[in-house]
Amino acid sequence: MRLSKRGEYGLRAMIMLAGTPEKDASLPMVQIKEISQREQISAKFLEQILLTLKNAGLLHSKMGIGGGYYLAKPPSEISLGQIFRTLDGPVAPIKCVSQMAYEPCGCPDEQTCGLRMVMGDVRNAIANILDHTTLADVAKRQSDTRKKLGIK
Amino acid sequence: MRLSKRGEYGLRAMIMLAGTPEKDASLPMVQIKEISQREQISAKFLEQILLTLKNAGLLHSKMGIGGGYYLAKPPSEISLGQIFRTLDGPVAPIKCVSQMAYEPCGCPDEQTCGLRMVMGDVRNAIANILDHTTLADVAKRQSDTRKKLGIK
DNA sequence: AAAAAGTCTATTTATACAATAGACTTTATT
DNA sequence: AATAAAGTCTATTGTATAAATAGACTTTTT
Repeated sequence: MRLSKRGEYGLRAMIMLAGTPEKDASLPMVQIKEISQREQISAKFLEQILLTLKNAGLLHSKMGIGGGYYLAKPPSEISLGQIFRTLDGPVAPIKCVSQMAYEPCGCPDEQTCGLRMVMGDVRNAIANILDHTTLADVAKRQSDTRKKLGIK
Repeated sequence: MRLSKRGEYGLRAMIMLAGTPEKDASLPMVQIKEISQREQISAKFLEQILLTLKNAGLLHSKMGIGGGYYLAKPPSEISLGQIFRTLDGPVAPIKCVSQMAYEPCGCPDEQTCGLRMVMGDVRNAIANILDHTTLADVAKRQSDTRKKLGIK
């Protein structure tokens, strides 16, 4: 049940953006280069990922000097599910239980297929977490943990 | 978060084995050929999968005429998690949250990594379902559904 | 001895993931 | 106007994994 590198890097970048405080009442803009260095990711690969996220409407960007990326919406309105699906596709382990991209699988009878029932549960469990966790939730959880540990 | 074909076929086969009633007080033995036909799976591919499951101690087999495969333990003692891990590897979406196969991922600080926290939740949600669902549970659910629908 | 089953390992093919490359566009600054 | 610093876009390559196929071998029953 692996998360791809694209998904991992994209989620990391978005989480980082959500945790970047606004400077001087301006937008919290971050460059590809900065993210790739902080997270140890190939800049070229990240570029593609952020572009995809931009085209999906989750990021905005500004070209030219002083430009960079910033969240298209407040962190509380961007769920991890949106990011995940944009980069990794459907959450469902098997197509016949996908809500966003249903396709029949090969079983003789979907209604009574035991595998389908269980995988439906798995899909729902994953989707519940990813769709109900926003970037704001993650940022808060991180800072709460830091506080609790007395770090930084 | 896809389930591989190996995983899918293996799970289907095991579920089928769990639903096969014993005939004449003998072991409920089923041949590769029969499973592959009923489930529309390449016999050669299934062969590998069942062998893997056998080597993992989940299936037993008998060679020669009248032979075939049968569950190594009662259906109530085989969880879907065991089958899944045997065929598809760790449940965790990211290595650093795997209980069975931990490996550090690249984040600067694991303790405060937001992605890791969420993926830990996802791992637990999936593992809870797969590890607490046995083949007997699946068989029961299937037959209950059939009964409710008045099928067969 | 023959037939019907599983065993084992190697090889091939297909697909998807990960990464790299390079030419192009926009914007700010000088 | 020129230059530099950013993002844009698409194509290509490399690599790993998944999926499938192949074939020679072993065991068991009749």
